[in-house]
Amino acid sequence: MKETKSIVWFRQDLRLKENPALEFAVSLGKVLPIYILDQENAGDWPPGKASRWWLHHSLASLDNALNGSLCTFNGDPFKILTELIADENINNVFWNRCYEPWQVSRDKTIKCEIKKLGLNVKSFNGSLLHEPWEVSKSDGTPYKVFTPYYRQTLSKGTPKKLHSDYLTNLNLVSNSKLSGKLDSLNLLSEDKWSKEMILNWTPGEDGAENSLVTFLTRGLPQYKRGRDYPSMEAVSRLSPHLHFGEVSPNHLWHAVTEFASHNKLDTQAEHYQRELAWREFSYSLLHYFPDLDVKNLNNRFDEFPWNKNTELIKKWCAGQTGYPLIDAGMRELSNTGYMHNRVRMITASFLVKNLLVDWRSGAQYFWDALVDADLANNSCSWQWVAGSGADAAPYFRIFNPVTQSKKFDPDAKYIKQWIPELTDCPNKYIHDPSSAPSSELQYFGIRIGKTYPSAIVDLKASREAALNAYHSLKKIS
DNA sequence: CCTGGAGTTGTCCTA
DNA sequence: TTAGGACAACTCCAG
Repeated sequence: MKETKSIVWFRQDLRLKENPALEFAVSLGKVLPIYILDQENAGDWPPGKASRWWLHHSLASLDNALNGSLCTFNGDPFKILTELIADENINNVFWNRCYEPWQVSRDKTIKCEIKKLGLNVKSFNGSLLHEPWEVSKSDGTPYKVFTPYYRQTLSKGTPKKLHSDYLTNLNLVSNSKLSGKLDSLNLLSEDKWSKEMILNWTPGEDGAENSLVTFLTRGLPQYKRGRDYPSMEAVSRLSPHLHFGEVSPNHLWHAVTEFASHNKLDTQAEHYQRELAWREFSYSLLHYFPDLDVKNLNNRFDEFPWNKNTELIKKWCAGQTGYPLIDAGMRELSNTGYMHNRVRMITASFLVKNLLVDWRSGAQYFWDALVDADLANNSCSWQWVAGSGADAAPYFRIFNPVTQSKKFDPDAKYIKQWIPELTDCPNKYIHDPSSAPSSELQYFGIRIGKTYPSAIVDLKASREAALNAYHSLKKIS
């Protein structure tokens, strides 16, 4: 019998373990592992700067795990796949599903066309606990409120466990003509930022597992309360690993459950699993509302009088708003490609509600700057903050960056980590230096407007303006 | 179809 | 000093 040769098309499943597409391919015979950088079909959402950095290193790690036999390409997947199929005598093509609308329609076409060539083509679920179309209300319409959505998924039983035992039988096609071309994707820029990024992160399957172990031992025991404090090591920092599929949500779900059961941490674990479920909820919403990335879920917001002042946006991006917690968050983001969850909410709320800037501008910047930039999560979360999204924050819920700062960064540890010019500022003034007496600050070498920016908006006045703007919205539909 | 209870993460004012 | 209610009204969802 002739040996079967399968292409495994890696996309957002950059791991060998618990990979359903790879598992199936291995069960049939030899595997040709490939990655295609597709910027032609990506429309408005090609990978941003931070994502490209992560992708490069994650691919390098995957290639290493495959003993250098990962074949990388840059271009249109259909063209590349059909050429490969012809040149390499391929019998099967397998992949794990992606869920961004442009990916869905691209993959649908490719699947159909390759089947026409007589090949066996199959896609698998390697990235979600539940397929988005498998969770809906009894009448078939999508959930728009998280808690009932979550209850429904829980009632479906624990997420299934994925397997890794097939890896002992992994039999790779080696093709030195096609492999070793990672650098030609040009994902990396040779700058100071790139070099410093590697100090913060270890992209790849092993790095993901290490992050998980760190989280279980140090973060999970204090997760419920600690996750609100940006200077604590309580959050998982697994989001980029999850986005690129270096670990599956199933693995995280079970690892957390198991660890919790041995350590009496069930409540903590439940709270983390709720966050995994929010990710699922976002994917579900993007599935049912594919233009969620650009269109308000609540169309009443279509008439919102957004502020078009680009100077304000620039200052927000640069971490120069004069509100230390906001600036610390934005600088953490630009330096590390990451921002603590609570600070994301506060910086986003500030942009949308104090500066009255369209949430889409914020989403665009986050997309470029975040290593975990994820279309479903990013779009849903920004709409949630803006008030236009599903189960959204009520419009009168406007974060006060100074109050939040005092509450969640009381000793200003996080602020001082990212804003060196305030290192010597006394705690009493550091949460809102613009309102401190300048003579006092001068004593500590701080001159507002010179060494640190003065506040770009008045909180009280901008809050009032936001409330008025929201009040002006009429009900449409 | 009707109905009642609920809805991730706040802030501010008042007594 | 602190706790509780107002903020505004909606839509969602399960029974």
